[in-house]
Amino acid sequence: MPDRPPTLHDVAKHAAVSTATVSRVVNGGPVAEPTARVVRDAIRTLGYVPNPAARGLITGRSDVVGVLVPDLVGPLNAAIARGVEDVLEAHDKLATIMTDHRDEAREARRVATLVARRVDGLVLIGSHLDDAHLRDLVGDTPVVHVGAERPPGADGIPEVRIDNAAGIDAALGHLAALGHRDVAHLAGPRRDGAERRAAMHDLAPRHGLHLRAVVDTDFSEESGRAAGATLLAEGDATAVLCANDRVAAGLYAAARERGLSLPRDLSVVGFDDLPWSGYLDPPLTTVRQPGRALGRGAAARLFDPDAGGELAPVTPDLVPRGSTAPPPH
Amino acid sequence: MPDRPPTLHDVAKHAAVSTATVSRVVNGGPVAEPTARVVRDAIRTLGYVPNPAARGLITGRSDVVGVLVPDLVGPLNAAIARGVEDVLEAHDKLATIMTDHRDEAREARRVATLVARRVDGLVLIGSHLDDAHLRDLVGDTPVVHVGAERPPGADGIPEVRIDNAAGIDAALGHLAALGHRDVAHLAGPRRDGAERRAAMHDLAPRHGLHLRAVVDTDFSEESGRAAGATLLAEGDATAVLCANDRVAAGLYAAARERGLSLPRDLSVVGFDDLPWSGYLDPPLTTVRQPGRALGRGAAARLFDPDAGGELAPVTPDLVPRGSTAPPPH
DNA sequence: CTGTTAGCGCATTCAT
DNA sequence: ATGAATGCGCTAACAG
Repeated sequence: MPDRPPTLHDVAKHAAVSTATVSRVVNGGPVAEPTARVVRDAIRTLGYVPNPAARGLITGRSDVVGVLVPDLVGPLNAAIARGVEDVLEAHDKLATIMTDHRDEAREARRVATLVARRVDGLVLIGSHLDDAHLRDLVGDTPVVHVGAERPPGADGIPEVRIDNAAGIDAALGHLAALGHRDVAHLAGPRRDGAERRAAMHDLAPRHGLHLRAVVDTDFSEESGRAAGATLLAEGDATAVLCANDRVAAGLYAAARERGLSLPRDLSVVGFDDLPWSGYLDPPLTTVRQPGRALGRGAAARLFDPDAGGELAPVTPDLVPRGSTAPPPH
Repeated sequence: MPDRPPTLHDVAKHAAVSTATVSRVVNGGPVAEPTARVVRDAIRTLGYVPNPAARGLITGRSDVVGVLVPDLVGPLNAAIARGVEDVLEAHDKLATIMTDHRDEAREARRVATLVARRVDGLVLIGSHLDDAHLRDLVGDTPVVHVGAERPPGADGIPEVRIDNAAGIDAALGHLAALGHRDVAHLAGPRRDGAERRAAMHDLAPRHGLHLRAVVDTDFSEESGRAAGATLLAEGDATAVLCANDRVAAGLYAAARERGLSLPRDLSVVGFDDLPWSGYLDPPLTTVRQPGRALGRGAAARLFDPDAGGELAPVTPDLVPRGSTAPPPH
């Protein structure tokens, strides 16, 4: 067993050709078919497999791309990571995943580690790093952001996001079709929260809907409960569009405390479609974040040498469930 | 920008020493302190960072360990992966994560890919591969199983599992303390299911509990609902211990359909503690799977050259919440 | 189409 | 304690 794995050289000897020829059949260079056959046989019988370190040393590539994820427990991030892996697999590359970079310093350190490893590309999920710093760290390694938390980079680092306005639009259309006229919004923080809120203001009128109230949350369930209580005290909306599903769950609690029956007394729409959203009582109508598609899009940009800048946002879709119904009366 | 990254040689020149000396300060060889200082300065000013490919070519290591996960969306697997990463980070190694090996063939292919990359170790989560095949694939690369689905390997591949019996024991103790006497079990498939079921039979008597019924599920919510309906039709247990939380959610539905009020009419205990288990109505009392600890334990074995064979199982703990209460009357 | 020649960047003898 | 030399396994010119 301790016999060192076979090398290119071994194969060459076994096949009675030069190492260059073996290298060519391995990497698809110009080789006469009969020769190639012999070499392939030798490869098979010896069980030869290329040494990636040696190859990387000379090519400068590693066929590995680094993926930075805030955490894998959040199902959306996991889905994104999965989408990235889909594309990598198709390109015969491997994903090196690092998690839990809560602050900019940690994240910068991890990016540096990955770059030192000569990764072929970097996918940054929910990154805090601003573009200038990032550019500095990565040199000319291809990078792409997905769902970044950082300030909208004016710089040239490509970024994949979902089209929040399209999601809100779908939700509003659904509500309007049910006959609602008065809606409210439990808004969220940061870019996604801001975009969804702006879309509410812009798009509600186009669906013939009045936006009666907007209350802030921090995306947490508890803040959703509190904001929900505030909202329900005013009570002139028949439907509430929540910044995300966790907030919607909080609103459920607030509604319950108030003795409201969902969806009879109030329609609720979420955003994200978490794994448990369909298990709520009533099952939550929500806008689904296409995590895997996001990941796919991001990874694709790494290879695709086309444009930089903003990439086509991914469109989320509405998942109608039991928390929406025609308004009372 | 296109100036190739600095090499050992560059540093040596800059510090006016030999490459061997630089290598020694980088890797902690015997170097006089004054010399070391000069070299470290040169390293810093040049921004030198070792080329892992070159290093790996010589040492035969890659400082990367491969992690195979069925999927990252399942929170337990994500937690395990996280635990693995904890340990790797402490050892300055990177994790290469691959997901979605649904069948043995796919999985074997991925193991082969990773081994070809000369990973320093392999963590297999929920693997289907039997030990013999695996040994053959990995040669002498260290491997460890976590929560394997495969038949209990008689071979020498170490494995980390949770102590299912301990989890069941904790749940039974909780129920007994509440005053229950008659319990039922919604059982699950495979090793974990079997172990939990066996523990129910073995341990219930020791807590003075009668195991009145056991109905099978496939770990899914839907099967939990169906099995739950069957169970409730007999109706002589005041508490049900479920094979996992998804099944418990199904049981909630069945109980609701039957007009039962939880936990007044029936106590329910789950297993896993999924992220949403605390959000169910009522919040589910459950046995928490210590995913991160599992991952840590597994990764630790990779380095620790100690024993092979079975490893100390990780003990899960009970999370008491709102779905358990004293029995009716 | 195929073989020869050089290194890629580094760790490691073996000297000194 | 340090330096000079050697090769890890492979690909990329360049010849033939």
